[in-house]
Amino acid sequence: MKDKDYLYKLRHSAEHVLHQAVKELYPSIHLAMGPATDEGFYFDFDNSPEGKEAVTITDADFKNIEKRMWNIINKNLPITRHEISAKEAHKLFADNPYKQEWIEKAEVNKEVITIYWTGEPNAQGSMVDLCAGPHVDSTGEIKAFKLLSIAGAYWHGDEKNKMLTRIYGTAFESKEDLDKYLWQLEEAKKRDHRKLGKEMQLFVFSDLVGPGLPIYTPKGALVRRLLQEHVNVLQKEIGYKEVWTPQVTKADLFKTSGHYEKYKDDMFRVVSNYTDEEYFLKPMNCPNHCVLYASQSRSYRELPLRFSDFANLYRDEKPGELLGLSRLRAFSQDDGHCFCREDQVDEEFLNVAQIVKKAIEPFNMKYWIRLSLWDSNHPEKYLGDKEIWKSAQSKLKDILDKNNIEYTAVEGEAAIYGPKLDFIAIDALGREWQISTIQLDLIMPGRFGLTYTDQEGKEKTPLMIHRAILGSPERLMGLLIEHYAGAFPLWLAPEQVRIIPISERHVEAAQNIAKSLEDIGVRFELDDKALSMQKKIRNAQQSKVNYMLILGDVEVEKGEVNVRSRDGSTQNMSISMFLDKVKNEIESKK
RNA sequence: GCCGACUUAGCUCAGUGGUAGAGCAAUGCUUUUGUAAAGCAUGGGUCGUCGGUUCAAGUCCGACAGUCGGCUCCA
Repeated sequence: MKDKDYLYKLRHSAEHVLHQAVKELYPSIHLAMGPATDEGFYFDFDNSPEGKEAVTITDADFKNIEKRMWNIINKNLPITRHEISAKEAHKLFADNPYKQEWIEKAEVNKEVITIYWTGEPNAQGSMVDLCAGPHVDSTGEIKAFKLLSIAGAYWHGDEKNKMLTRIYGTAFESKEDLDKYLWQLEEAKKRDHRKLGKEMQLFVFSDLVGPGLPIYTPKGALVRRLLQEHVNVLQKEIGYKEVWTPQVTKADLFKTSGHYEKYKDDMFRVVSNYTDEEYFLKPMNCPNHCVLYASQSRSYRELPLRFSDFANLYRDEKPGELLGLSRLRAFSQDDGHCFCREDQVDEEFLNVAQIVKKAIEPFNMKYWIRLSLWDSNHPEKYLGDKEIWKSAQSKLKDILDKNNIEYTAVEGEAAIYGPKLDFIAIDALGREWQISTIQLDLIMPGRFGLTYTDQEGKEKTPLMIHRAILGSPERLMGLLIEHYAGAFPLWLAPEQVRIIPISERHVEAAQNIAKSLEDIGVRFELDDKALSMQKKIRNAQQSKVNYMLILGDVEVEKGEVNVRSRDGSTQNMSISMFLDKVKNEIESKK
């Protein structure tokens, strides 16, 4: 087993083989750049260089490109590193504007310019690229690779630049490793919440309603509500009181908060028949909560003042940014805001962090904490005074250090109004999702002129903490569908139990059991359709119901039920025993 | 929004210019069943929308909408 660096080199070399093959097949294109990544490699090229006819490459061409790549690999060409001067480099890549740009940058930074030859330098069938390396020694070391997808990508990732074509692929040391990776991709696809959500009848999208605007079925609405309640119970413990705020507000509100200037184009504008005044659907709750705070004069004794709000939010996301339940135009948050004195910030942060921990626990997901700081090279991107930012950031660090909370500080991830703590959850497939966030706001209370009277009778500006415990219930539902592959734990399952009478003469007993389940609030369905028992079991299994209660002559006679779990195991027990078992399991949220 | 692909029955999909198909689901009848699919029958589609080419369009061309893979963005 070779190390991770070797795999990286291998992928980097595979990427060189890819662009050699593409250049051989389509000589008119310009090669831009391409790195190895944690998953494989990609490579960007300009398929419509100025003055040349555009070529179209689609995934249907992958077979042909892969064939050409194998050709290059089978020749086992040596890959060699050479240092050259900037002048030589300019000459060597004279026709390629993208390479010229790299060379100029290297010149400015006084970097050594290196090139890699695949094959003997300057020989027929060889390829040269401007590249920092490193690479494996020869193309023959690439034993397994596959091209995966094709997409557009902006040069330097900037949407003002030209759109290039990007080919994604991956390479491994062996065919077995590659197959394993491809299998994992398939698994992830099977868990896709858009597919499962439809199959499990949790939500639907409609052309008539619009993109990013889901309709939740009774089952989906139930899961959404259960997640809200899960959070609500916990946040009440730390003093958050639920409020309700309007979905539409005047533009003035967002002008005051500062959102208008930055997010005007990402908000839904509402037209009124009776006034020319601008209105917007609200994209966040904080300005409303500031207004609520300002509705009375506040004493230092009242603080901290904590509001929570599950209100619907609307954001006019660009069509291409929408993604199942992960990115919506209509969604909600388990949002909350705390107005407090400076000496209360530590405790408030810690309280919320505690609740976040408790809220994530039942999902069996690991997570890490990101301290999101401003971009110290570009402090002008953020609102407010530099000194206040610096002291706020070190204050957050202090809180974490003092309480031995592990975190990773990341620059440039702060909100425009202040630094924050983000909780990044890791799902069953090892993928990371930002869910919770606790943010310190240095700006908004001042903009709304919020004050409180302190002990000496002086007016002071409170601090504001924005927080979301699990983020958005809708987004979380999508995440959890994938995390559990649709098989929800009992407390979250829309259908916890299905009762399956074997034949018609067992239906009456089934109805009695149904009544007992109803009495203790278990969510069940009774399948009294005239189908074979095997078929009913199959249907229930596919609906991922947690427990099936199968009733035949034996059970009815003994007053028992046959309990079939989702994993296929079965066990006979008395009805009251089953009720206890289910009650305990729901309460423990296991 | 940008680059590319896709859109046929409730779902999954076949159909390469000549009268729209399958499986599952649904409905009806028969069967009354022991741990993942009983049998037979029936209904269901202006082939995403609009326009064009053609004697003839699900099929070819264009526009628009939506979905998917990415890019950009995410208060």
